[in-house]
Amino acid sequence: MKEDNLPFFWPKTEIIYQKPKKVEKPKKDNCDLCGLFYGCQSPKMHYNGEGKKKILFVAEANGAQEDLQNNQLVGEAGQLLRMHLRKLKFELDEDGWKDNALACRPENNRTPTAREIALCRPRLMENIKLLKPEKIILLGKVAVQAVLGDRISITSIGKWVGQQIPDQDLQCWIFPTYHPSFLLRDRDNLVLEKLFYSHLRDAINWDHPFAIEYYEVGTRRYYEWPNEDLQYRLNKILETKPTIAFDYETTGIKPHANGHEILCISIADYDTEQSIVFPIFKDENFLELIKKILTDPEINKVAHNAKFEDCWTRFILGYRVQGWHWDTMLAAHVLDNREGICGLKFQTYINYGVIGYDSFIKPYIVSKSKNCNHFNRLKEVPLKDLLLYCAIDSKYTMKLYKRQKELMSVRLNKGYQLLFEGMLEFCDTEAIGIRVDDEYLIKQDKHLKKRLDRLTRKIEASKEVELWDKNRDKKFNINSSKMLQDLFINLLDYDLSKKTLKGNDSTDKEVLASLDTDFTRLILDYKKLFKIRGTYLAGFIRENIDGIMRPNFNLHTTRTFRSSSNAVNFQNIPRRDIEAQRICRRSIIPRLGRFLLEVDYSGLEVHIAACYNKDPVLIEYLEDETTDMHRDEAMNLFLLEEDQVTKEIRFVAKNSFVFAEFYGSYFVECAKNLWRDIDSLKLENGIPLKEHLKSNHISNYSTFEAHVANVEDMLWNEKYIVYRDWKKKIWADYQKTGNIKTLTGFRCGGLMKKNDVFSYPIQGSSFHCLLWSFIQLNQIAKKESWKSYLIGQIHDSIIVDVVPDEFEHIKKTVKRVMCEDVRNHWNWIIVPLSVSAEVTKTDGNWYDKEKIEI
DNA sequence: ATACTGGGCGCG
DNA sequence: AAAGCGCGCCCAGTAT
Repeated sequence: MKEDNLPFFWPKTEIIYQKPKKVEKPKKDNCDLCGLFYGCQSPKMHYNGEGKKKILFVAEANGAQEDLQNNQLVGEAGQLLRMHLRKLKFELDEDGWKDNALACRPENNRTPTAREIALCRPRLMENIKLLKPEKIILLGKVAVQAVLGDRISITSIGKWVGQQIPDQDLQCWIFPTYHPSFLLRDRDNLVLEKLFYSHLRDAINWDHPFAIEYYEVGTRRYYEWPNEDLQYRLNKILETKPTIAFDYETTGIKPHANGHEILCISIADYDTEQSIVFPIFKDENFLELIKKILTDPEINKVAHNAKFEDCWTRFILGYRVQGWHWDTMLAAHVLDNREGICGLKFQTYINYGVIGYDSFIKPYIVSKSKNCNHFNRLKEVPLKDLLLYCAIDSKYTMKLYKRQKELMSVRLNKGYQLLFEGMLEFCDTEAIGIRVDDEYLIKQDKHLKKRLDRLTRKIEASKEVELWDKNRDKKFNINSSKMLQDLFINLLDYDLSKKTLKGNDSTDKEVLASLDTDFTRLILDYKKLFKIRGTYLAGFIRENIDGIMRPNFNLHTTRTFRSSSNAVNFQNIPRRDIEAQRICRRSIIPRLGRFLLEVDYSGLEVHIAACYNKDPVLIEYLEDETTDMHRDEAMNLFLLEEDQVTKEIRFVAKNSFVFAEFYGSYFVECAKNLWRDIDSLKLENGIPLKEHLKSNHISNYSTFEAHVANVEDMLWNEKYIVYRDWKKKIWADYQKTGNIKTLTGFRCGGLMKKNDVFSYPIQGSSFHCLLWSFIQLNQIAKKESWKSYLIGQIHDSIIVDVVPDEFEHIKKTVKRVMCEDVRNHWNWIIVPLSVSAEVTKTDGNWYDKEKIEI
């Protein structure tokens, strides 16, 4: 009997968790390599504290006070920490130990570099080994990097804080939280303080026993077929119909290109949480058995990202999975909407302390190309390793599933179920894909290359670049914003009006447009075409296979519980710029003999906002079709009579004032944008809008800004008072509870700014109206065997590839579902919803389209 | 080579 | 005091 075929309860007494540990002995020269100890008063500080309660605190590095007193956490931040700990009857120096990521103080308290952290890590690890703490509390990102950074990449602290991790390598519990100095920088942030305190409290009071993960025990690997034991186990599944978690290893991300394969399958058992794993044997009987399992609706299936397994089953095995039951990735997202937490590796680490079991796979998963259709190198992995890896994945998927079922409240489960159903319908959408005109794409790509070359030559011949060449060594690169910055500020002596997020001078579209020279116009032209070619055309060409591209539609990525789309992103194809729209959207075409239909909800977010705030003025606007909230604000802003408000003027008022204000902007920002937007606008009678304002005593920007301030004041303090009070209330709620709950069953947590708190629920719930409708329509389409396809979704719109015969029926159904059924389903929708529609010509393209009545 | 950040820009 | 939200993807530049 080969070792791998031992019965899975075979008494393996050894601890099987034996991922080879890097033994990092502190090298003598690490301190010399770092050199920080030269520059401080208390170099190479020893850990301190009595550690009576066996808790080790790891902070970043010593500050001025610490360096002076040769003791950790004695400065202002340390005092804040002590204050909170005292509330928990915990004395830092007596009950805990203290250490830092760095033993020496960096000059001026600057943030330690990754290199310094790495050099000092062996020292810290040595201390952990020596002290054998039961718990480690990590204060801030640098501490997390120091303790976890060599095993997992730490990009932000946000997703780590508040986790309670039974770290298997260190054999102790790890509790990351913020650094107290982060609280000092934002003293009025009540939520931050509450979170910090609750993290400390939970860590100090934590009394769960530390469970060792023996993740290889019981894993059953099969290398050959036929195999009696495997046959027996698969048949047992068919007989007893348990809930299973399954996982594939495959040759790539998308299965559609020729030659892709599913390499192996693992199936985890509900009761034992153990896995069986085996390659896809090329044998009829085997394949039949697998098919029976995967298509049995009574066998509940769990997966981490079910969309992936569903997609590969369709395309490689040729049938549909029946009995989808749970998606641990979606559930992880619903339970915690912070960014980047729902991957299986992260979940496995924070829940079970197991980390790095994918390390020997990683080099083989790397694909040189961004193309999702390309092949990875998993076929080169020794089968033994690949099978083990696959088995561990499904095992932890099962464990996660069971834990999530316990954590999921009734309320959150409603939200989860919506996403789960949506995900299942998106499986169809992604399988169908979107038809593109590949020939056109290649032609346009060449054409754009020529245009870009011409523009490049013109730009290079300009006096501006001549000046650059005289003063700088490096060749001028139009795509380098740093070089543009340098050119404009240092060589051309311009004063750029706008700063980037990090406080540098911005050279974005708005700034360049305001400079308005021949040179900046060329640059803008170039940038636009470059984007069209590099992002859109290139993406469509790269991702399409035989004229079909299959964007992903995801429900696990966003803070707001909206969807996202990638590979390629179907949700940001140019529309506002007419030339960009034409070039890009001409490539998107219906199937033969069909046309595209796009149905949008009209002003959905405003309607959903009204459902939240129940502002009577807003509701009245939305109920009474003879009124128009944007027109009224245009009248206020530009001192116009009702019949003087043109479509363009209304558009500007809507986008640069009403929406901006609703999302939390304020009059200065609005006034600036409005002043820019109305520059070329005229009244019906040809009088420029700015002339009209002038004759009403608004002759320059500063009087206009003061006027907008007045209109803003009226907007919030006279008109939408209830809306204003709702904003106050929801902010107060968030400060009290640390999260906000949406009408569609979701909970948004984590650190949020004021404006986040208002917009997340509105944005999310708006999309959920669309998602609910999408689910119904796709289910109806399947039930009624439509030949037309739902091919995509853009937040508040649905795109259908329509067979002309079915058009009338589809129109009626879509309108009924989107406007009526959804209101019957959710009685919190207290305002009427309406839709508008556009169609392309039969065998036309997504650029040539016209509005229709629906 | 690879990973990450910053700036920029497309959409709702 | 702070002042619009949410995404994904492109390139340049830097660190490792």
